[in-house]
Amino acid sequence: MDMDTARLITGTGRKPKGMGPERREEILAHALRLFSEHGVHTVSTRQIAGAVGISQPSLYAYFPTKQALVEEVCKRAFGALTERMRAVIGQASGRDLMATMGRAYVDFGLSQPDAYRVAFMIEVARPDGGLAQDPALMAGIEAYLLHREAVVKVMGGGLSEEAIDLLAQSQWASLHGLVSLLIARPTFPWVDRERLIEAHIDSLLPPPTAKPSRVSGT
Amino acid sequence: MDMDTARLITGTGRKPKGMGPERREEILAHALRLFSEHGVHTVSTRQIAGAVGISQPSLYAYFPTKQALVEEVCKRAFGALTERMRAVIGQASGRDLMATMGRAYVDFGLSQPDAYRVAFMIEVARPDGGLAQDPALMAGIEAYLLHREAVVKVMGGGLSEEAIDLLAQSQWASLHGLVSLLIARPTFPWVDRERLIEAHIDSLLPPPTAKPSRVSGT
Amino acid sequence: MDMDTARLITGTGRKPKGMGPERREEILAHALRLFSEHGVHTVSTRQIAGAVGISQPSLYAYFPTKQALVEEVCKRAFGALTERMRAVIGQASGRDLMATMGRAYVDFGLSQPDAYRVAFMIEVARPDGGLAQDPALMAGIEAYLLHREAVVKVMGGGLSEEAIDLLAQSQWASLHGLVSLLIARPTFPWVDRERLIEAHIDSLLPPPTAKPSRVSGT
Amino acid sequence: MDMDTARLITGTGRKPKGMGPERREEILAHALRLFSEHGVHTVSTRQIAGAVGISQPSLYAYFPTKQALVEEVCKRAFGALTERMRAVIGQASGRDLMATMGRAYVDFGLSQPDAYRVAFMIEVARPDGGLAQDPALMAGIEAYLLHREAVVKVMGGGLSEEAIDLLAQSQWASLHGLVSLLIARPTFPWVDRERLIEAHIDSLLPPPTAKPSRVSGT
DNA sequence: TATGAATGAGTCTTCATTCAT
DNA sequence: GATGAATGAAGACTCATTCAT
Repeated sequence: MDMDTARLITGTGRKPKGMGPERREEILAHALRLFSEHGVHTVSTRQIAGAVGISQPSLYAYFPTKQALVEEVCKRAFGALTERMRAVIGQASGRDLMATMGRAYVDFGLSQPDAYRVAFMIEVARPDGGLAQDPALMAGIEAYLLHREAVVKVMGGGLSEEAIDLLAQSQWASLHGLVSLLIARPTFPWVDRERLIEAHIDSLLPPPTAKPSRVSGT
Repeated sequence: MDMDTARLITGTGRKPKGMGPERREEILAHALRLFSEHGVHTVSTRQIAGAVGISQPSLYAYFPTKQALVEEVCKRAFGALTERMRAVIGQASGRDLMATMGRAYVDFGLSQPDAYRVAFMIEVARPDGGLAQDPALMAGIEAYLLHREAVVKVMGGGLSEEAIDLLAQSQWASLHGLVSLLIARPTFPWVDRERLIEAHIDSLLPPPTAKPSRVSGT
Repeated sequence: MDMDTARLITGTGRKPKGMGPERREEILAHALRLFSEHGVHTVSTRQIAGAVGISQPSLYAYFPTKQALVEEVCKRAFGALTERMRAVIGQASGRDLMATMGRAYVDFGLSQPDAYRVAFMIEVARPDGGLAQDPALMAGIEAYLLHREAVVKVMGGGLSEEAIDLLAQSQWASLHGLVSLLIARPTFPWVDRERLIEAHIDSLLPPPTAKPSRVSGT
Repeated sequence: MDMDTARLITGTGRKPKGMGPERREEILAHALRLFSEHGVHTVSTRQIAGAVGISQPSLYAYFPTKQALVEEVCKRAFGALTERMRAVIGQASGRDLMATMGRAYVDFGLSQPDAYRVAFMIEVARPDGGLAQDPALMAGIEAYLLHREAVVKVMGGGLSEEAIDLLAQSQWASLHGLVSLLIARPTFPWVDRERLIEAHIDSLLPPPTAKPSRVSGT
């Protein structure tokens, strides 16, 4: 009795829906959700397979390893953030651009905590026992460069390359701090979230140097 | 070969060294290091015991549970931070106090990345599969309150309770963002670390220029 | 030597034999035997798996927990007893019914000492450190009710509900005492087992001599 | 620094009370209680030591092994039963003696369920993997012989040796059944316990052959 | 004598992964 | 391409026991 015959007899029903690439996407989506809900370490391949509705070994048709799946999820998450940033970078200019970018960043993190958590806050595998060369942030340099670009647009040409990086990194860190804490410690007695975000974004740029009204200074 | 013979040969003897409280401290130190290097989930009690040089069950003479060990490590880490902050809060005033506090915070995080990581960045147990109610940040409220106190001292009495919290939380988030990113992604192409920190701390408070209040500025 | 090579040499292959439900039954059978031979507490899942010829984790494909396995074994044991009793309750009447039932009970216990031991004599889990609320006897109430039914048939309608229970419980206890002692202490210098059983069952009902009241009989 | 000096300095307080034999008794008493409350397998030497107020290793000064402790506890329990039976065997004669003995047996079991459980119902160690040559029941033959003696007294000389054993063993089994079930399954919907015991004991002997009422016969 | 400290062997259970079909 | 079944390795934790003091 050959394999196909056996299958016909036993009637082991396959899951006909969305094989191939769609199935892969489905897996990634469920994994993203589960990872950020319960943490990468807590979620087992069995759970992922169960959520997708396939068998555990079937995962291995799409990803050679759990680690590979995790990394792909991270890359996707970063991709989503980059996309969001790219979408807004042309929508404003001057100080407004900074506010817009900051808002986009925060909104992304809070509206997709799953993705953000996976991208920035997750303990990734550390193969050799040291700190990891985390593929996620490495891929995230692209997102950083977008942010840096926005800084250039906002600050005009008067800054050195290093000054630009300095500002961009400081701002990035500031934004990340807010988003990560809001996500990670939702039970902390935060002030009104909306006001906090607004104030935080406002503080990203120093107030316009010249007193714009009334008495002018330099 | 009976057991005694085997013991003589392999030399599996008791380890009389450092009993009692010192042993406990030793365990905590190794656990702190391992947790921050590899993550709480990845480090097993076996590994901790191995690092300390004792057997796995011996851990349980000092901590009833891995979770208890983790929590103690967290408490210590937070305690160290609070101590550091308390130490500096009286050493400066005005804007300098803010810089001093910020510097203390960042220094703590960078000089004790293990502790910081454990205290702020670690995935703690999630009881119901939801977000964790972790003892760490809850205990960390004490540290926050110290920071808030500093804000009050710096800003004087002109701010409402809410405004104080707003500023304090935004600053805290900003500091956390910098420290956590520097710790978590050391391989990112950061600008000069010292300048970045300085600039970041400087940006915590708006520049002292003109008092914008009362007299309106746009 | 890599893993594959090692596997070829040691021959650690899969064990395709008897999958699915048969495997489950096989596990139950071995567990029943081992539990009754050595006691539930003494038998480890490793031992059960070893007896069945599968790996320890494979057990968990069939039973989520050792406790679940124990409970299934108990349920089966009780089910077998109930079945046996139900089979004979219609086969006799009058005093004969009592003897038949008693005989069925004793035969069950002695011919399936494993099951009987598991059902009646085993220390089950004690949730609060107190006496156990074990699922076994609770499920065994069904068997008791069958016995009670037989008592009703035998004694006719002249007894109050309470008198019926009184008699049924006393008889049940008596039967249990014999079976459990014969099983538990086989090395005791018992008299001829067959005669003992017969006499014991005979003693369950008072001799039919004269009906002490009303109409005198033989 | 010698040992005694060290002890004086560290002040490791010994427990001065009842050393030697009293201490041994204390251990046995606590063990009996714990074993019957939680089961032999569930109670650890640590728990016993803790209950007694001594250190775990100190147990090994009195009993070479947990098993030895268990066996001693069993022997004591049987001793207590034998004592009780011996105490009542001279207090009655004829049918009353049987009732008195039965009552003593049941009372012993119910008033000292700890001892009874340990003596009769406990899973003892089965060293070779088979059914145990349980030291408890073996020691309990003495108690059986007392019961047998009572049967002789009650039934007069008209019975063969074998008939005596037959009756004695059947009765013993009957009593054991009641006691063990009452102890083991206290939550079963038993009828009034007192009536049940009385009826059960009454049924141990066949009713006096002659109709006792009204017309006397001998 | 008694103990604090320690331990090897064992408990149940879960995991990522692989095999044969 | 998919799966049911299985597994080695590891997880946290407990136990009876022993050693040096």
